[in-house]
Amino acid sequence: MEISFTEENYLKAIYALSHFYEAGEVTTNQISDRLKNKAATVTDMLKRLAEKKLISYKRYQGVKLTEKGRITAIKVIRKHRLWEVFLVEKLKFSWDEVHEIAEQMEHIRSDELIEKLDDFLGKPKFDPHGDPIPDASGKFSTQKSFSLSLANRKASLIIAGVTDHSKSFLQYISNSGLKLGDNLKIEDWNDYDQSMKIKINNKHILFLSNKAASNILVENKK
Amino acid sequence: MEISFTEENYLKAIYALSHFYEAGEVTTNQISDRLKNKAATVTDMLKRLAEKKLISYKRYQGVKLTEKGRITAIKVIRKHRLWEVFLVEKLKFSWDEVHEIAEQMEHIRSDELIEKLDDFLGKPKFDPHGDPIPDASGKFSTQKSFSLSLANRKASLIIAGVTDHSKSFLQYISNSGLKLGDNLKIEDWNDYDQSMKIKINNKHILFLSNKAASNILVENKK
DNA sequence: ACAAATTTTTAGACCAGTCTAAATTTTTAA
DNA sequence: TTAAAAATTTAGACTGGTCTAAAAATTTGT
Ligand SMILES: [Mn+2]
Ligand SMILES: [Mn+2]
Ligand SMILES: [Mn+2]
Ligand SMILES: [Mn+2]
Repeated sequence: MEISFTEENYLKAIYALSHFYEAGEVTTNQISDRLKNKAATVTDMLKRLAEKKLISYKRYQGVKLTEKGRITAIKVIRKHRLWEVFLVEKLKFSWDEVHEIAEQMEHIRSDELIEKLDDFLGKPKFDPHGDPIPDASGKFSTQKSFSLSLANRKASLIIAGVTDHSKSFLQYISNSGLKLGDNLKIEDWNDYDQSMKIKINNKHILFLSNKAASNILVENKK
Repeated sequence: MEISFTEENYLKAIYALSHFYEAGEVTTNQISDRLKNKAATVTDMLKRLAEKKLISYKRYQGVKLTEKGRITAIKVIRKHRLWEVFLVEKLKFSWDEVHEIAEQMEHIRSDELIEKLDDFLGKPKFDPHGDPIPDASGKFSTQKSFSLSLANRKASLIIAGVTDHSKSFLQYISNSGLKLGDNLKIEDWNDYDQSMKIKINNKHILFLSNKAASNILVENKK
């Protein structure tokens, strides 16, 4: 039973939404917002996905991925993130340019391709944005990262990823001289607006708003 | 104006057919045979392509690519062949496994991607089957190769490509120990069935039917 | 030259994926 | 507890791409 590009995109959206809002069930409007389709269109597609046993769906009650749907979604995510690594590591794209291209490449169908790509890239565990890449069996390496905005004052940290993938945020981060793996020390903290002053790699000083900090993932320096 | 995957496949088919049959005009049935669609389906599509000024089309008279159509077709071919090089050179696929995957990858839309890929691969001039790769401006490097079946007796040649891309032919060639760039000397020639005995790299001896030889491209050793 | 064969187009249908407008169900909150 | 608001589904329509069956145009062979 063939799964179309469009269906793959719905499964990926449902997967992401079901993790974003901790609750298990994802609503029609959430999907409609995310994919920028009308709610009526989403309802149609949900019926088709349920027909194919990729989701469980009861009228007006929201949806959940079945095991089959989950596996399919994770495979698409694996492909997306591996292609992003390829684009950045091998083709020298910057991290703000790769998402749109990976949106296309994630739909290429060939199990052999994706395993050979994984080998070629050295079986990376994280993509250029710090997102974990599921292995061939669908397992994610557990991230022990958390938001910089929740870190202890004066903490010494390592930049592990970002949660906002927009071009403007990614460019702002690069232009500020920040990249994954950098050391980061919180030097000062403003109680009024939760902005902070950080020191990067013991060299540069940078001021971050709470909004920016909330989209930076860090882990404790071990 | 967006050109769909399907439209790209039609343009590529028309391009190939117009070169295969020297005549300029390509017929509905030729396209229908090649793409394994019904003639009625092809007629529909021809109207759409004509609407978009990608082909010129007069009822019952066959079709020709416009300049715009030609450029589009060549770009798809460029992408197809570059991805084939990637799959063989970087991911270590064998030359009989890459065509189907490249059929999918050729439709990825990103000019920057294709130019970065070209750089990454070292701007190759030929794909794994010896087919020339058009450059970014659409120019093919001229091949001075010809069919082994038309070579002079006792000639000393270099294997430059193949014209049959089927898995079975490609595997037969590899299994026989032949690959692009190998030296080849015609040792013996059978007038009855045009079969030949060749020596490869001054080492192995191989018998080739006329059918096999006709699908091997060679160039003169310089 | 013209009837038969072949090629091509037209007509009408279907599916996937989308939309708008209207109907229905669920949720909210007075 | 019930009316209003919000969310969701249904109904009906459209496009791109495909098909089969039938009609029309072209080509072929005697
Ligand atoms: Mn996608
Ligand atoms: Mn990513
Ligand atoms: Mn194609
Ligand atoms: Mn090729």
